[in-house]
Amino acid sequence: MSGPADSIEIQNVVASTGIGQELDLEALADDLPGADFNPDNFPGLVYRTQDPKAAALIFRSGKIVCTGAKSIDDVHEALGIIFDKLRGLSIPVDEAPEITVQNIVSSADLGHNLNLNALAIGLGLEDVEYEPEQFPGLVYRMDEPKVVILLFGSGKIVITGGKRTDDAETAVEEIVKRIDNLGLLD
Amino acid sequence: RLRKWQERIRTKDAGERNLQFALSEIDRMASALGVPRSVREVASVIYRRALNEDLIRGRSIEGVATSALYAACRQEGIPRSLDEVAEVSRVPQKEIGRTYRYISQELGLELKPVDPKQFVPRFASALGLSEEVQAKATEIIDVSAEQGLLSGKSPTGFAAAAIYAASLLCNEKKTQREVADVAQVTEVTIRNRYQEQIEAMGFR
DNA sequence: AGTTTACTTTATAAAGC
DNA sequence: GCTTTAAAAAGTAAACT
Repeated sequence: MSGPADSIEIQNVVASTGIGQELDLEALADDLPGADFNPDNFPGLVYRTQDPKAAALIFRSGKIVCTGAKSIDDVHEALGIIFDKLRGLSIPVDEAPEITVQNIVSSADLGHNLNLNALAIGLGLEDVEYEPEQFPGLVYRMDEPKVVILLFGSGKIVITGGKRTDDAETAVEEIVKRIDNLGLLD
Repeated sequence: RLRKWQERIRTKDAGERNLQFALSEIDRMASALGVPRSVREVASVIYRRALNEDLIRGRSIEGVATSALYAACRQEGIPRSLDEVAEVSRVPQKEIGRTYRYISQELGLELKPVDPKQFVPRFASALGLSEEVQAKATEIIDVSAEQGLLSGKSPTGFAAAAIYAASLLCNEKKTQREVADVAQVTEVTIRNRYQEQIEAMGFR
C-alpha cells in the first residue's frame, strides 16, 4: 500500500559527539585544509566533508556537532572521517565516541492540496501558527511524537524536531488521520 | 525596612512610567495609522494582559506595544499589514512579527488568519476606486479563495491583485504600480496573483 | 518580463556574550 | 536572547540581464 508515509525523505540529520580531548582550534585551523574559524563571530571551527556531504562544528572542548547529513549512517561516516583526520594530526581521539542524534528533518507529500485557512481552524488555533504574511507554511506542533510539522498549500510537508527515524513516519500517519477526520483531505 | 519600602515605590513608579510610555506609544502609532479609538482600547487591554502575564521580560516595551496594536487591528477586523505597522513603529518589522506570534500564543488570542477582503475598502478608497470595483474585488477574492488559491499567499498581495483585476473589469484601470504602492507589495506579486485569479474567475 | 540569489519559518547541539 | 551549521517546503523581493 503506497501512501504519504512512503514519500518521506530525510533531508538533514543533526548529531552531537565529543572526542574526549581539548583542542587548539587556532592550530587546527592551520592544519585542516578548508577549515573556517572566526572566533570573533562564533566559537566553533567549521569543517566540511565532501562524501558524504556534511558540515561539522568543532569546539575547543572537543565537542562536535555534525549537520547536513542525509542519513544517520552518513552522520557516522562523516564523523568517522573527521575522527581519522584528527588522529592523523596526532590528536588523541576516543576509540568510539558516542554519537547522539539531536534532530532529523524530513519532507513528505500528502498527495492532496490543502486549504490552510480551514486547517488552521480545524486543527485548533491554539496549536497552530499560520501567518501567511510572514511565512507560507502552517506550523503545527504535535505532542506525540513530539515534532513540528510545516504544512503547505501544495500538500508538501516538513517534519522536524524528531530524534528517531520513525518519528516522521508516525507523525505523517497521525497528521493524515487528523486532516482526514476534518474532511479536509480532498 | 525603609529601603525595601523605597525600593518598592521606586519599582512601582518605574513600572507605572513604563506602562504610561507604552500606552502613549500605542496612542501615537494608532493615530499615525488612523485607526479608531476602540482599537487603541483593545490594544491597551492586550498590552496590560501581556504585562500581567510577565510576557515583556526579555522583550522591548515598544515591541510589545506595537504587536498589541497589530493584534488589536486584526481582532477588530481592520487589519494593518506588518509593513504598515512597522512604518509608524521604531521596532523592525521582523521583531514585530515575532513578538506578535509570541504574545498571541501566550495570551491565547486565537486570531483567525487575516482575510484579504478586509483590505479592500481601505486600499480601494486610497486609489479613488468606486463601490462597484470594491464589490468586484471582493467577489474575485471569494471565488479564488474557494478554489484554494489563497493558501500560503500574503493577504495584502491577494487583495492587491483582486483590486487590480477589478479595476480593469470595471473600466477604472489603475496601473500595477499604483496598486502595488498602496498595498506595499511588488508589481511581480500582483502579476502572479492576478494571473491565477482571472483564471479562477473563468476569464482570459 | 524572466532569471538568479536570498531571505522568511521549523528543530537541534555546541561556547560565550 | 544572539552568534553558526545544515536541509526542505513556497512566497516574496531585489538585483540583474
